[in-house]
This record gives sequence, structure tokens and C-alpha cells, in this order.
Amino acid sequence: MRWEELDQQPCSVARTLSVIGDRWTLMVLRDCFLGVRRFEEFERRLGITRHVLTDRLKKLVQHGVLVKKPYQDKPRREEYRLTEKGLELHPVVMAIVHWGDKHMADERGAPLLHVHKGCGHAMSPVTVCSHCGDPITARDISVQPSPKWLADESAGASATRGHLTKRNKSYTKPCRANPVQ
Amino acid sequence: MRWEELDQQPCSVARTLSVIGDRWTLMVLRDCFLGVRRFEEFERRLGITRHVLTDRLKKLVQHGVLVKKPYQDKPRREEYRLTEKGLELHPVVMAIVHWGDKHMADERGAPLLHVHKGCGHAMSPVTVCSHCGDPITARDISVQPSPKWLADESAGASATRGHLTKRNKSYTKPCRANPVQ
DNA sequence: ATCTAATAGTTCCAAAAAAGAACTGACGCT
DNA sequence: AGCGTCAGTTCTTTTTTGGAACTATTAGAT
Repeated sequence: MRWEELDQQPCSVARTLSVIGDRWTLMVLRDCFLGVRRFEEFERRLGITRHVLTDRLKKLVQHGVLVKKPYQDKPRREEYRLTEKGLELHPVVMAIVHWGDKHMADERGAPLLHVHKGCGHAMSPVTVCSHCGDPITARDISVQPSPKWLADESAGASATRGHLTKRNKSYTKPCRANPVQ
Repeated sequence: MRWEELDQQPCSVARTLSVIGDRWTLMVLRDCFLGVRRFEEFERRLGITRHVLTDRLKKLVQHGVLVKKPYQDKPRREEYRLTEKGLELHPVVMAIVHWGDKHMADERGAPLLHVHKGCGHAMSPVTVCSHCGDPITARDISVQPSPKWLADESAGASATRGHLTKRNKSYTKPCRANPVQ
């Protein structure tokens, strides 16, 4: 399957990755969350090639994750800022940082501290259940197809067909399988 | 900069992405969390080429995210399972799913529901502060270099040098900049 | 008036990675 | 003997990156 077909899939992971699931895109977003806004600063900090940076910024703008706004005229210069939609990727970035702090740090530990302005303490992100507020791990969650999708499926939905190869016939249903462990 | 140099950087995002920041790797992990364990099932579900799948599984095993264990002899067959380290990527995957459910879903909404076994309700992941337990957004967090890293830096640490190009001189310090917004 | 610097790109070529399909090898079943 | 399963490997073509140089617009210095 080609990468551009990913967003066709009935899976929120696949669809999200069609926007941010790229080698460089998440590094660009990391810098956005650290306040970087300008082309050359992204380039300097990341060591990304200008060609690829141009492409990734353009895609993020197309998807509404960043907006390009002028910060001066004569000569016209533009910078890139996170939109609300972009800011909502913060949990993704925080989860990635936290895993890296725990599993990829050297003897010096985490390079950066995250301070919660509300309570004033260095914090790490904890994922909790939106219903009961308890912390969750992979083993606490079971997955089931949404009723709406099941209804559509039994009604013979075919909207998501058409991109299937001979080998691959499983994409008309939401991606599911047996639970973890 | 080349991609393989990413894990050299003093940034937990970069280091984590050196393991999972690949087009296909996160899709493989999604399937792992859905209970997929076998080579051909990954291939069938993802439409990934066998060559790339072999490579990604090997890398995930090298990084200790998956383990390969035999499930039969004669002929020997092996399957891939998440380790504890791998299971701890769950918050990353959940954050990605949640963003996709909110921003990339079509009129049918989220394809899958996540049920918290503890309380029995469909849930979405909420990121809270490990210290005070309040939900956080990007604007609630400020970032600062860790004291340990600052100490090392002023002591003239040079362990992370050596991969820098002429253009790119900023990697001896933890990646930081101005706060968001 | 010319030279240099800054910013945000574009263009070009070579190298690396991915897509797509066929092939391998160990075995089990009929 | 022939077919099927599984977990890969090999091969060729296409796409994407890396790396470096070039462009356009303006400000300020010589």
C-alpha cells in the first residue's frame, strides 16, 4: 500500500499518521511546541534539508495543523504557528517525550523538564480514563468496533472500498483483532 | 542530518522517533496493540511490503519493543509480542487515536471504541499532571532544561558533539526555545 | 553604485528507501 | 508428487532524501 492511501483507512491511527507519521514531521512539531516559527530556525535546529522542510511545512498547513502568517512586509516574511488543531497534538508529543525520558535517556536523565504552570511542579504526563479518571495502561483497555460502524457495515457500506489490492481485503471493516495479551 | 543520527540528540522526542518515528513502525505497533503477532497477519492487514515489514520488526526487536518467540517447532515459527517497554508505548498510540477520532473522522465518527475494563465505560485518553492530577494542554506547560544537563554543560560536556555539520551547531544543548504562544 | 547579509524558498543530481512481484526452504496434508 | 502455510529473501523499478548550489527581495554598509 502506498502511504497516500493511509488516510482512506477506517482507522484513526492510520489517518493521524497520514498527517504526522513522517520521519521529519514530528520533529518539526516538537520544535513548534518549543516556540520555533521560522523556516531557517527549523532548518538550523533540525538539520533537515530545505526541500523536505518546505514540503512538510506545506503539508502541515494544508492539514490545518500550522498556519502561515506574515510577520513583516518588505520583504514579505512568513512564519508558521500551531493552530488549535495543532496544539491538540500536545498529548502525542508529551507521550513520546515521556517514553523517551524513561527508555532512551542516558545517565544524565531527561534533557528537559516540563513544569505545570498550574501547580508549579515538574511533571510527567499521565494518561487517565475520561470517564472515571483512573490511570490506564494497555492492559486496562479493550477495543470494540463502534456501533455506528457496525450498522453501516451490515447495511453494506462500500465507501471505503476501491483502494484494495488482491492481497489485502481487510480494510472495509474497522481495524480490530484480539485484545492485547 | 541523517535519520540514524537522531538518537544521538539530547532530545527525548528525537530518541523516541529513532525507534518508532517511521512511516510503518507505528502502524505495526497499532496492530500489536490489537493483538496481531504473526508476520503474515501484519502483512495482510497493513498492505506493507514483506521487505519493509521484516526490517521494521527486526528493528523493534533490537530496541526491545517486541520480542520474537517461537510458538511451534517443525517447522519453527516465531511470533512477535510487545514487551513491557513496548506496552508503555500505549499512551502514544492512544493519543494518536484520540486526535484522529477528533480531527480525521468522517461522518461515522471513530471506528473503534476503547472500553476501560476498570469502570466499564467507553473512554478517551486524558493527559493529566503527574503531580496535581489536573488535565493539561500545551499552554499549561513550560519547558526548562534539566539542572543535571545544565551542570554537565557548564562543565564542558562534549559527549554529544561530533555529528554536527557546519550549518548545525545547536545540538550540544538540550533542545529548547521560547515557550508556546 | 556595489557589496554583503538575512530570509524563505527552488533547482539539480546522486544516494537511499520503498513498492511490487517472484522466489526459497522447511514442513504438513492428501 | 503436488499443494498449502509461514517467514522470510531476492530482484527490479519508482519514489523520496540528502546535499549543495542558486534565486528573489530588501536593508544596511563601503
